[in-house]
Amino acid sequence: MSEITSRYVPGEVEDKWYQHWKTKGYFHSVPDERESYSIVIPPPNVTGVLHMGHMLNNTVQDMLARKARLDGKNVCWVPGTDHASIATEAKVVKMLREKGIKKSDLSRDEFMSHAWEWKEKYGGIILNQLEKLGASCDWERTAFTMDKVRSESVIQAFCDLYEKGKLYRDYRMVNWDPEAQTVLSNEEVLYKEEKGKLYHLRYQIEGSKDEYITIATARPETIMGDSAIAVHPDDPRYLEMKGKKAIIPILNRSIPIIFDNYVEMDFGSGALKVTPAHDINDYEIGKRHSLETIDVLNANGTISDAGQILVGMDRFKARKAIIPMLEDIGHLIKTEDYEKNVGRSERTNSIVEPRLSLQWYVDMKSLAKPALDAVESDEVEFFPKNQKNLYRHWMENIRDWCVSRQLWWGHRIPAYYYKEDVYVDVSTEGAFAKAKKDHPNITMTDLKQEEDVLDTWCSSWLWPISCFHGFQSREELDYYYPTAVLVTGWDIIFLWVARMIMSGYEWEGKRPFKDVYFTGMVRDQQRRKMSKSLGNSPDALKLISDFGADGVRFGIMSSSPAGGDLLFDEKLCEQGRNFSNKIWNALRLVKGWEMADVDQPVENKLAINWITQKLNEVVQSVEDDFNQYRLSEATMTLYNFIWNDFCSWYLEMIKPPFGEGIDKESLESTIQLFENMMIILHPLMPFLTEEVYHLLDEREDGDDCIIAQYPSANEVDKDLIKGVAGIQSIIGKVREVRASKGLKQKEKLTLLVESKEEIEKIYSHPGAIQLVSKLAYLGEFKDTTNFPEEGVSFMADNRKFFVPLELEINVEEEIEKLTKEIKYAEGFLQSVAKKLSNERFVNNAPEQVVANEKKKQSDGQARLKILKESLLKLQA
RNA sequence: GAGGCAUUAGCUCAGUUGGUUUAGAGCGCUGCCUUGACAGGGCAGAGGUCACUGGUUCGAGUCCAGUAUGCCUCACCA
Repeated sequence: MSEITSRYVPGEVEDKWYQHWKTKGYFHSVPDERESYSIVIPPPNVTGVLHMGHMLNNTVQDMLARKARLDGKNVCWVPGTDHASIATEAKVVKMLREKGIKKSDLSRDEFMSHAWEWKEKYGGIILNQLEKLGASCDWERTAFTMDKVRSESVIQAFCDLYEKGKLYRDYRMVNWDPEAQTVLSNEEVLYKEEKGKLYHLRYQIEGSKDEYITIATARPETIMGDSAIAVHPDDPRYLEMKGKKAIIPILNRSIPIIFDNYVEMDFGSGALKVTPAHDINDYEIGKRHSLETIDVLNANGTISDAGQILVGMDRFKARKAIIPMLEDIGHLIKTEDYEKNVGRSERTNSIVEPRLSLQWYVDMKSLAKPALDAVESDEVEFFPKNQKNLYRHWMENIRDWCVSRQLWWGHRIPAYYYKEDVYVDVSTEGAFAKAKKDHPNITMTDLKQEEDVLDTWCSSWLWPISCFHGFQSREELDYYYPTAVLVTGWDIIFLWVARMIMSGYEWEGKRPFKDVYFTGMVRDQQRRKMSKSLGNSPDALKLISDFGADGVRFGIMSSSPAGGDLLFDEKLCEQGRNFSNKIWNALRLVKGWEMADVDQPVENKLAINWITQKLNEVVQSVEDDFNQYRLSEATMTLYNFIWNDFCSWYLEMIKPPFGEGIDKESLESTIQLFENMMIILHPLMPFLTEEVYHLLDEREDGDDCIIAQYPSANEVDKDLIKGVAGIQSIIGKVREVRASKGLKQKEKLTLLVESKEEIEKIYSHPGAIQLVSKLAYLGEFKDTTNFPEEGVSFMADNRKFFVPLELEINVEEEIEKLTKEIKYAEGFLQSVAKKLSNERFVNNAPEQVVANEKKKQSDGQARLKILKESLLKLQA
């Protein structure tokens, strides 16, 4: 035993086994005759580093993958990263700026080579970090959304959609990120209430001396873009304004006063300045009234030449600057505080600007139907179920997807323009050939390829197909597709779960995965989302080095039901570490036993039978939990079984007396059990279990826990389990007597039971008496009709027991205890009697239920009788 | 504004088609325990009228309606 340390030290163990698994190729999959179990990783950002959310997400995937592997399936977990257009481009631009290089000074190709350089250097750190967590990904298949296979897929998909008429180009109001200088989809804009101001400005009525109309605006810097003032047609205040015009202050340009139902009379002044180029609603009004659209902002958020004043100034500086100007000429009436819902770019956090521009769109309505049906019918099953509501709501109100992004880092849209014509093709040559048909005289240089790239999600939504080269060949796809499960956060249900399902039906006519497991958000103790800015996110790698990967995995899984938030606390990891240590020490104990040439004690036989049944029970329940993705329950089931049943009960049951050896059969059974226990725990705690598995026994090359055979769920002998539960309750009661009377373990007690018949009930499991005697530290255990005067009685398993004691008994205390128990028993009986005295219950309830109530009654009565007798005796 | 989800022990959560001894777990808490696998431990204990009000039912933590509180999604008013 001396060679095994008293504490489990995870560090070396983890590196050692991870390397071993990799070397042995256990993570690598090739199609064969076995059933496939494939998972594609939700690709993390190349710019990312491992955080709590990844740890949760990937621990779940690894647990599922390892379980499936143990079940004998051909597991293929494909890792990878996505290129994250906006985030990465922003990082690269920043890096270049620090080196004194401006993006605008670079050609597209030059920029791309810098970006690739950056990606090679920093991208993929996160994948290495996943190894520390124990992720059993098939690293030979590592994919990247911009590698050759994935790029081809994206381009092909684009062309295919175009051919099918599901793609179009349109001039629309979009969400513009002035910092990244690109369009954002609705899903990439985050809204939050922010403090702002509402400015009341007066516009003079044209042709009048001192007649004004006052509007309220949050964006005075856009007055240069005004093309009308709108009021509600029923607003009595403004009826006489019909046909009149107002003059924009400072600019002195006149604009019409129009009437539109959109305006709310009781907001602000009831008059709205209409700036069609800078507000989605104003744009709609502008269309209805054929107003001029004056774009007063540049792409970078500064005032454009069209603004005439403050040209070149940033939009927020301009807002500050224009206020005194308006004030000076007396046109600022008042300023009020105002809570405004402000949209910010998810990536750059800059305030999103509504902007009119020409973009590419996917017609989502044509794609949505099969994807909605699939989830409604559970062909794609959601865990937890309630996410279906969210999904349905979005799908039924779906909007077209703007897929173009004004960036360079990404897949350049394969659209080529010649004058007014558009040619879409996977290759420049193909597009040229198409163009040539219409315009026989054009040359290659006349054809201009679209400058924009595709939204990153255009890659992600193809992931389950593209990871298996589905756009290139069927070979692997037919084997691995559909994948088994997608594990992801509910926050990106629209960004990619929905779209993956759409693409699955669009190109494969089949679901991309059978199940979707939604993880919750990782939050801190105050339920705040973990974020960099709050600084409440623990360092993932430090956690692993502090508690071991297994400890962290345990901590994450033990408190994380599907869809439920994980309120993270280091204590959870500590619990995991302690659990590792507990198992470790159980190993030390078992390995410390010397085999002795003795017969197997009868209680050992009972103990082994019992723990075997308990294991059966656990295997069944864990199986069930996995099927329903109740992973945190599986975690707790394993924890309780190993800690309580195995360590606290079983090992104590069969532990040989100090200094003595153990019989061969018991030792071998125990090792066998221990081994099975490690296998079922392996998906949760892979490193520790592999280490223990190898320390338990000499293993041949290739006999590893990771690929061992998962124990089958045998039938459970419930009677035996119930019998031993009875034994345990007797032991518990004796311990309670000891604890309450301050008796030490060394003092052997005598335990009496009233009748022979009853003791025989206990005997009905051979070894029962011995077990009680051993674990309750009894000197004697016998039946008698004659209880001595001095001692304590208790009820266990509906029988009366008595521990004779020489010491002074606090009679009052005992009476109080008994009275309490009697009161409970009476209350219990009353509730049962109430049911049984109800005719309708007896007549209507199933026989089984009534019979059970009757048994409850007779048991309760028997118990009450004994308790009352004991009380009488004490009071005598 | 539209819709959804939740409310069970101090905290975080189970409680599967209504019935299995008047509710379970983990953590935390309290008491006792130092030579023996483990103090990163052992044994025992306390702690809940299942948010509230009605209803359906022989029977409700579980089903229905309403109320309150909290959370979320979508859409949004300058």
